[in-house]
Amino acid sequence: MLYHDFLKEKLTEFLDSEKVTNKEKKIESSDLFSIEIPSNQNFGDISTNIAMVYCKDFKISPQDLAKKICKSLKRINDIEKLEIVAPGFINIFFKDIFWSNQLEILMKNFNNYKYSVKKKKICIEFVSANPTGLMHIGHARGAVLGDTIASILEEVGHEVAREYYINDAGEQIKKLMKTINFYKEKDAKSQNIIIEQELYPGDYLKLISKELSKEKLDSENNASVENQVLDLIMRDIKTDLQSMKVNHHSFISEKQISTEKNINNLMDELRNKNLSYYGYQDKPKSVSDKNWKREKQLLFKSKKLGDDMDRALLKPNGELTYFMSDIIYHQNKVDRNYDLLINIWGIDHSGYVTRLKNAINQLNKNKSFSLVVKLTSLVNLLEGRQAVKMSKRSGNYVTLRDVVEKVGVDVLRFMMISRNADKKIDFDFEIVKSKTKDNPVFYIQYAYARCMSLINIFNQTFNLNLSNLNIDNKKLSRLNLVEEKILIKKLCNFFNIIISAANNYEPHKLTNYLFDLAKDFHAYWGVGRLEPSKKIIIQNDLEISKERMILVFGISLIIKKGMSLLKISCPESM
RNA sequence: GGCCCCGUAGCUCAGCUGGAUAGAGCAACUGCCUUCUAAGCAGUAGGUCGUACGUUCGAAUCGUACCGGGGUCGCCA
Repeated sequence: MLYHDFLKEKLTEFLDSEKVTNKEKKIESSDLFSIEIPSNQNFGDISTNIAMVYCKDFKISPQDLAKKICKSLKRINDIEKLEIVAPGFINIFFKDIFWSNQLEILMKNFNNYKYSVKKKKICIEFVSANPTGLMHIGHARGAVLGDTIASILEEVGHEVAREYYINDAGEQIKKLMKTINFYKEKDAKSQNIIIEQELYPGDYLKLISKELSKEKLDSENNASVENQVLDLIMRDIKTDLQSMKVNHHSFISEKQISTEKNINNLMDELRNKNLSYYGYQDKPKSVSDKNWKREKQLLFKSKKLGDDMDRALLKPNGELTYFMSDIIYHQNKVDRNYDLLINIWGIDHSGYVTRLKNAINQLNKNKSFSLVVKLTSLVNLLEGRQAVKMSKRSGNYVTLRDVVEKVGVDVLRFMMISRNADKKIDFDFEIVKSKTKDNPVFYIQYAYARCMSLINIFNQTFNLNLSNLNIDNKKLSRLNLVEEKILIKKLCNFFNIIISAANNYEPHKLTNYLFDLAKDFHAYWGVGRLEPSKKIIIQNDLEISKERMILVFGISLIIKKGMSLLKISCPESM
């Protein structure tokens, strides 16, 4: 077992055995205490706060509990030294052989490691860009984040469905068709362009209108023209998603899901649960203009659930609001019996979260599921620290395909997830294209390429094939350098990082880990330059070279595995 | 004005499910290319963790208030 699972088991055993003797106290989850590699080496190889966490349950001081625990841990052979430090930390020092064994264990179990995670059925909805134009860099953030979260959740064993909700109904589609029709007629009569406020700007829709097939236009069947337009735009969106290696399992159409039956069912449910009524909305605080009219419409009783006001379900003319159709969609997801629904939304939808959660929770009080909304902050495009100029008014913004073409998918993906979703990203073309340490993608890829280079040199020097060596039966005993121990610990921590990234829906934990690992590896490489005895490949010492190469091989495996979860390439040489 | 997010080194950020002396990268300064890829390594310097109270054995982390920055606030999505 790897150290974390091993110690967790031992410590939980201790707690369980004490539970029998201390009947009055029931000890619950074993996830409350930490098992971590401290940054300060004086605090041991591994440190735990278990005594401080459980001392109250045992009704003794943390130090006394720590003594009891240490007594039980002493039976473990590989432990060299145990220290109790105020106010109650237990610091564990292992013999060197323990870490060598850990590396062996890691290598043997690498491809079939079992995450101790309770399997869930999860639906993650992301991108869901409106089919009214091409995607931009903001969409890319949600796309890559959602895609990567999904991959990580799958990695730890969950069942994940990736969905795209197509908003192919409502006002913006009317506006879209108005724009298309404008270009159509304009072409026919070859009139001068009159910029209308009610149209989508930009050249893109002009091009789409030209692509429309003659037959359908001639038929003058509005519905079929609309479908054709939507198909053309979705085709482009899907192409862009593919260029980023973003995959969805299903595309759910708002039009198709908002059937009369679904609408009526929902309205019945809302009425039966006393969640809706026909009434008048309060005048919104931000509204100052004269166009505001008091009109009767179907409202959701969200005010009593902590919202500012009751929210509209139907427009006064009876059409669905976006809120209503979103409830229908989310109810549909709930009815498909997911344990967890994840939505990736842009930060501009933040005000909408409470509303939707209220509605869905009220409608499904008897069901156990959770809805998590992850909001992504803005992405600023920079060119050498200067903001890239974008004109929203003209519709001529930097499209996602421009960005992919300019920097490539690897860098784009990495940058989009390398920091917490709630932080803004400065996406600087100059940095992102650089091939230096400024650019973390290259730094990690370079580490991998160095590993590969070492493997080649090793094979040539000793006329062997590292990948054919019987690593499973190799006993490691000479990996005693500080740098080697640091690397082994880091490698053994890989699966914990994945679990943490999965539980928190935070892929940046993985990108940070990979960067740190690359850094530690480059440092390891560097010591060989200062002291020839610390080189990885020693010409006249096959045994130590082999052991060090097994470590290098392990590093390369972890980097490759991590990068493949992120869908970022690892070139063999650079 | 209401609600949401952010405030950690000069800059960009980790750390936030409470733990020990708060960490990286960039920028600055100093070393290392007869080399296992210098696309790299080693070192120096840099901090009232926005402010103030509170909870606790212990707070960057939790709570409250305030300050500063951003987002959002019809029936758009």
